[in-house]
Amino acid sequence: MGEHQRLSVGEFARLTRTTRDTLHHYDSIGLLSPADRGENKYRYYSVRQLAAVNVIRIMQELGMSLAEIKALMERRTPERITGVLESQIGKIDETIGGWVRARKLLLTMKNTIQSAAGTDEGAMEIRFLPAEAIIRGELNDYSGMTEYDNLVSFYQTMRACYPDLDLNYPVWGIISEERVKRGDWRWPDRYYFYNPEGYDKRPAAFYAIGYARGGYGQTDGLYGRLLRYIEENGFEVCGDAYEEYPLNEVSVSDGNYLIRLLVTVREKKRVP
Amino acid sequence: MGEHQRLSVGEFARLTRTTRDTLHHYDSIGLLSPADRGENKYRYYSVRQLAAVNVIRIMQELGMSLAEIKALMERRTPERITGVLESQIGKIDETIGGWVRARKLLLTMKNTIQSAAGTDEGAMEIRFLPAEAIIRGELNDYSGMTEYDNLVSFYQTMRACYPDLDLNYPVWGIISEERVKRGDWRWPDRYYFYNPEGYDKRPAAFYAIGYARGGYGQTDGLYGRLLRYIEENGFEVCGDAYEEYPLNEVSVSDGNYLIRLLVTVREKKRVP
DNA sequence: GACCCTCCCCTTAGGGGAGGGTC
DNA sequence: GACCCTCCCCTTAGGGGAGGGTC
Repeated sequence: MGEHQRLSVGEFARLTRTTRDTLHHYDSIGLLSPADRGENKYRYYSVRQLAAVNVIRIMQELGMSLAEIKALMERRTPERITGVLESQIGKIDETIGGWVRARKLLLTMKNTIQSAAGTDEGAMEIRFLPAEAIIRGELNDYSGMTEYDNLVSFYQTMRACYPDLDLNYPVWGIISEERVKRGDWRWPDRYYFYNPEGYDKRPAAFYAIGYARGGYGQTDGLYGRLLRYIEENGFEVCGDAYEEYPLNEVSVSDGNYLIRLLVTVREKKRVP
Repeated sequence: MGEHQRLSVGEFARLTRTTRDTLHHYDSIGLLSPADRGENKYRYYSVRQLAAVNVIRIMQELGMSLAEIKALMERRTPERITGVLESQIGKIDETIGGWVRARKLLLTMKNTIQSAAGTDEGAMEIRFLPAEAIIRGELNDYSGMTEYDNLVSFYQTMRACYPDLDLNYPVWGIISEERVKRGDWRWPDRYYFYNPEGYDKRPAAFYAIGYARGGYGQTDGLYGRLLRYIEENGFEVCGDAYEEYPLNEVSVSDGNYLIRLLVTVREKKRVP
């Protein structure tokens, strides 16, 4: 051994976990050229060049183009490099924050879909549910605005209030106690979505819960059935209704969604 | 108002924070086509399609190609979707871990460079330094192996022992107490690098610290000066020497690096 | 046989127009 | 004027060979 003080492209690629092609490319654009060339035109790298590859790849992962990295490396000074490192550390922090938010969203989506797994469509029940953090929109306005207009306006408001929430949570509707009692459940009074950072709550309470299959807004039969069930079991409506689509266009392609309806209830006082 | 229940490409692009071009592209490859087309061939999207864009973009950020996303969405079922979500959450965790490691590296690099800022080349000092976590290689073997061979072998060992440490820290050399005393400081006895996860330590001790400018291995004059300084100040060598290049090819382009030499010392017992 | 060279074409996810029609 | 259409060419960071030489 002892003789080869220089690394061939292949050896260098293995040590840096890149490929020959990548190193060729770096050479061809003048970003990182081998320390030496053999008489046979072979590329020979020095061990000290290993560090350079790491710098290149980190900068690249942080969104710098090879051209920018080249420009930086050609005019590098300790000051410029520490400046770039500092701003890149800031970018990493933002990146990590973004992934943490994305993780929360995926987890919420997964929990939502799984909460619907194995539900028996016809089944109804009355259950106590703990409070759950939600983000709620303003009261909808149906005087001259369609449901679409309201939904668009809800999205716009959310964009404005939570600029970081660039990833959207599935959005559902609240029907107020008063309109549930009136039998007027065509349109939601507000939109909402589950979000761990929400200030609002779906309150801790007893809920009558029922399921149905269908498209958006096709909840008519379900409301009737659930209200009868509430009545028959000696309960009464005492709060808002929450209309959710745990299986929606995200996970179902034929439009046959799963609707879940939660109505806030309490036990009727027995008249002796 | 009220009339436009459909969103044009422009409106839809704004709400989803994409561009017209992107939506055109999605349409042309059949990934996401507008819910409706006007007689004028204009694309009209429904509000419910907003969620689909988010799903696409998250999957995309997680490394799925548009073709894969299309294949998934065409055959989506709650089970397949939760499966993908679950594995993507796992991927996010890995991604975050990777960024946390990259952050540590950049911070170490920044601190290293800044530790050299404003050092007076000629200056020497004796200072107590606290212990610092390092990762140390095996003893080098110079019987038939060059320094290059040893460094390559060090890199390979590190790759094998710390597969997660795909980003490399700047590597420096330790010269053993015995060899410092013998005046034989041509080659390092071991390689090492600073790393918060290292099990080894550069021990808490008094260090004589000196600086010089030059290329790799050009430390001859510096050793001599620093040893004299130690002697003159009533100290003596009592441990290993650490040879570092806080300003190396990463931040300096002309090869005129900054060398820092740390020699473990203690006060000489005064003979009365 | 395993490795290296140069040269040339291909890919993904769009962006930039040109030329023309619509609100 | 602001917005929409289709069609066609361009880009970044390499990967895949072809045809030929070297360890």
